[in-house]
Amino acid sequence: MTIILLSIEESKVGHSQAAKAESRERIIAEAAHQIRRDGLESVSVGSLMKSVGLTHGGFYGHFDSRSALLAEALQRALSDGEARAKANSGGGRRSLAAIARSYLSRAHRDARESGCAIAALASDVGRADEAAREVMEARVNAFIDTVAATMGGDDERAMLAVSAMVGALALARVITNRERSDTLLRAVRDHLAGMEQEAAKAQA
Amino acid sequence: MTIILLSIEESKVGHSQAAKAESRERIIAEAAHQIRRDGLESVSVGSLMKSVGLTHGGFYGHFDSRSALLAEALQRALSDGEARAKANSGGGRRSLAAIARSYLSRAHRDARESGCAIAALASDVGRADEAAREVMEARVNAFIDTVAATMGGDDERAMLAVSAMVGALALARVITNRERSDTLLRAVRDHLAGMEQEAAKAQA
DNA sequence: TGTACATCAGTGAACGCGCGTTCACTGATGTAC
DNA sequence: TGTACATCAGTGAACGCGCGTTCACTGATGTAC
Repeated sequence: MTIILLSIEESKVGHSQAAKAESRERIIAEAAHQIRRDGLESVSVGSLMKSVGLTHGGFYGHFDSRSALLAEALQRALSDGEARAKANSGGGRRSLAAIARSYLSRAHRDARESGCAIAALASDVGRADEAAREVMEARVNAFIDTVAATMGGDDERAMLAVSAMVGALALARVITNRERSDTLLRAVRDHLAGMEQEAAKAQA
Repeated sequence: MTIILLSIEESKVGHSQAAKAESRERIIAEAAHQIRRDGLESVSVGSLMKSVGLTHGGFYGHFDSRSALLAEALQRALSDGEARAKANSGGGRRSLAAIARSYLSRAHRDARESGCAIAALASDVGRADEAAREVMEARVNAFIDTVAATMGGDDERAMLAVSAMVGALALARVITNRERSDTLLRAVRDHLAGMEQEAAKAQA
């Protein structure tokens, strides 16, 4: 499924093969943003193609159906979020405190469309078909593993931390009172940092 | 906004005033279930009225618009969940461990339509209009208060606990592997119980 | 290198469908006498 | 208590609209010579 984009810069806005690959890429990227901003069901073929600068008819040259695109967009949204997290870590393994600091930042709360798809779509995917749930499940497990690695492999403690981060981010987006929302983020951030220290003590 | 239902038992399936109040009640109750099962946007006027045993045209005798009904259904879904939690507590104040035991039960995970609307709809409401977010916000704050009361009024610790419970329930519904989902619920439940004991120690 | 042709990415009209909403109507309810 | 009439909860046809999808077409791209 890897798509190699050759010399996109050189491709004109026309009908070349490179342009097609680029179009497909932009459709998926745009859809991955839209589902995080407005939900899985918010994507319509017409408006999606328009926002990519194309007309609706061309959509079916790229995807079999709207729901096939949605499946790819969900995958993309999830790996976007993961890529973003990895970029924040600068490559090395981070502490839970560092993970929580960026995950539970105001910037992340206010950037649904480019942030973690788990928090943005957990409720939605919880009621989606099995295929969609499996896709997100894999990312949830990966997230738990990453967090567990910061706490000596304590999987169950990591489950608490991940649940708290996902829940707090989702709730922070519900709360209209900004101060209250900020407080929620900070409280969960601080308590997770404390928990990490306890885990370190318990191990020593 | 209180509706007094007089002698519903006596009302025939007809056109009486009592029957109208009963119809309205059933529409809201059914919508409150549907939004938790299938999301805020899943409710259509036609299918909703059909599932209540009426025809679509009658809907507008009860509500100004679909979105007005949705607003009431969200309120109802949220208070349903709260009422259910209160019923579980048997009236008295419960420990956090007891709250977590029922909130993070497999039964609750598997009963989206009658369970906590916060977990069922957090992602959805996070992207909804301000009115909807305010409605859920009030319930989130009430939940935090209830949990804080079990831990000597420690609001911030309660924020962690509530975030973890809401997140864990939403994630448990995403995870298709039942054992893994059960483990997640149990892990978060156990760690919250442990946290409560620490809070008690810290206070003593 | 230049020309002729096949390919195919993207266009836009058209489709059938389900949606939210309106409205003239029906007939049971409830009231006035 | 019984009758005549007004009310109004619920019906179902009809509406305009946006949706996902199809398809004949266009014209730039890429290839064969």
